[in-house]
Amino acid sequence: MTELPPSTEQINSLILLIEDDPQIRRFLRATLTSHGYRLLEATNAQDGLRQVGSQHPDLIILDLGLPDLDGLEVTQQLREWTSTTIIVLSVRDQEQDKIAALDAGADDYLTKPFSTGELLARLRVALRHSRLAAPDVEEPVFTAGDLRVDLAHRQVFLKNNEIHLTPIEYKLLTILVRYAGKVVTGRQLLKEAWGPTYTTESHYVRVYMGQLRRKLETDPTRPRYIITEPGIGYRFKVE
Amino acid sequence: MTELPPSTEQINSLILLIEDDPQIRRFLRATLTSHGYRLLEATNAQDGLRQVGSQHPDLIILDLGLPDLDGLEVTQQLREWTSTTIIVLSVRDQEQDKIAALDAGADDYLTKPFSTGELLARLRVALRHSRLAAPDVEEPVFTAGDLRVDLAHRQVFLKNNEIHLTPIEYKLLTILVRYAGKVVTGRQLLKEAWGPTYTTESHYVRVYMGQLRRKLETDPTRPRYIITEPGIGYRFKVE
DNA sequence: TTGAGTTATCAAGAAAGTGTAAAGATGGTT
DNA sequence: AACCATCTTTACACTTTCTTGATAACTCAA
Repeated sequence: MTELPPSTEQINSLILLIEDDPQIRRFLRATLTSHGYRLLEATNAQDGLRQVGSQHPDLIILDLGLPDLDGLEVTQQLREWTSTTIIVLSVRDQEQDKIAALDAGADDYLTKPFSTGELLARLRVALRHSRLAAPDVEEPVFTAGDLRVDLAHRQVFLKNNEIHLTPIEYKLLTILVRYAGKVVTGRQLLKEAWGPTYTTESHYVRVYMGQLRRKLETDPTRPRYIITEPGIGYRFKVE
Repeated sequence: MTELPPSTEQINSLILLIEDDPQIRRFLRATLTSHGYRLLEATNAQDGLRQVGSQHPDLIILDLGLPDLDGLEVTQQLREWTSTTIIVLSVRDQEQDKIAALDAGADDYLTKPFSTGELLARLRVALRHSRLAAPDVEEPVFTAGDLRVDLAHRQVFLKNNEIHLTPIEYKLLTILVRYAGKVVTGRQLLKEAWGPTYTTESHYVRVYMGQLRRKLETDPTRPRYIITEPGIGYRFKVE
């Protein structure tokens, strides 16, 4: 096998392996470390997600069949705040599974059993990309006034005090923040937070915007962050 | 997670297909164009390389088995000056071929016969990447005198002070601005802002033009921006 | 100058949209 | 089974926007 010599960026690349099968884990550990990669390991989705947030790996190898959470779900959750390369491993060779994973945000998909050489080659491709694409190692944290939204850790702070938000509250806030400064229609919020079948339940949005304001605004009747655009929707205000 | 806004870049993406087999070419032509991609075709490496230089496609689908030049060679030549995504198609399923192609600079590798759905999914992955890498596009902002209309943020400023407009007011202003310098008839304004069933209510337009002037003009009786063209309609004045 | 048709202004009532509290429903946990 | 957090649903008060009619001002041609 004519492998290329480990290049300098490979040597320093940090890879997170999320895989529950001890045998595959052992095998990949040997392969990857012997090729000069630094390795982190997680045996379940929960721990994997946590480590992505805390360790910031350069690349994620994700087994689709984890015990605690579906791999698709993991991919989607990651893609809400990071664009770190995800290579999916799976025993499923069905076209539908591949398409679903790739469209959920995965960057590559390999079917088990895979060839080691191909995995390493695809790893090199991915790392080549991420080096070109991301010279900035900026933390995905959104800040505005006293408010801080840490997308990686799913935490919201107001003057350094953590604010607890329910899943829907948080989801709505991240949507507003993603379009910061722009108006988001109630319809769009419903579609993104509840799904496309809820687009008529416009009162949901009002209830939750009220709750968000109660938690985030000093004076909910005179909001600084979440501005209503009557007849249109809501906007996260930026200076 | 719901998908991001229907990516206009996908619809308009230009793909160069370098493939000598007429049958596969015909098949891919049908598949790709029916999915909204714009397509260029080359039947040999020579022509393919030429077209990359002259047409600047967003993505290249490259058959490895071309008559005049080896696909590896093509990849290497391209990588000397461009980082345009290359997806390789090949009948060769050998690990060595894949590794060689990927290390030569290809971004993905599919073995014939490949599944259409997977190809399309991997296409979406590649285009997603190139979109992230692309620099931000300028947001559309209309300016005239002290007035600034920020279409992307749905905001209107007068000497840097934000002016609040109701939905209809804003709608009418954007119509006028869209036809800046040209006369827009009352009928047309009614049709665009209220809908085709209101085209007789010419009264509405007068009321709202008055409101707009009150908000935007320093002296509403001597308008600088919104000019009445008696007997015809209104015109947004440009110098 | 006069008068008919068009345009501008104003303000009140109607309609639509929004904010808020709180009760009921749901689902998971102990 | 009782608890808890969260989500859903309802009801009502409130705000903003839209519609409408009355009236004044203007334009242009006879």
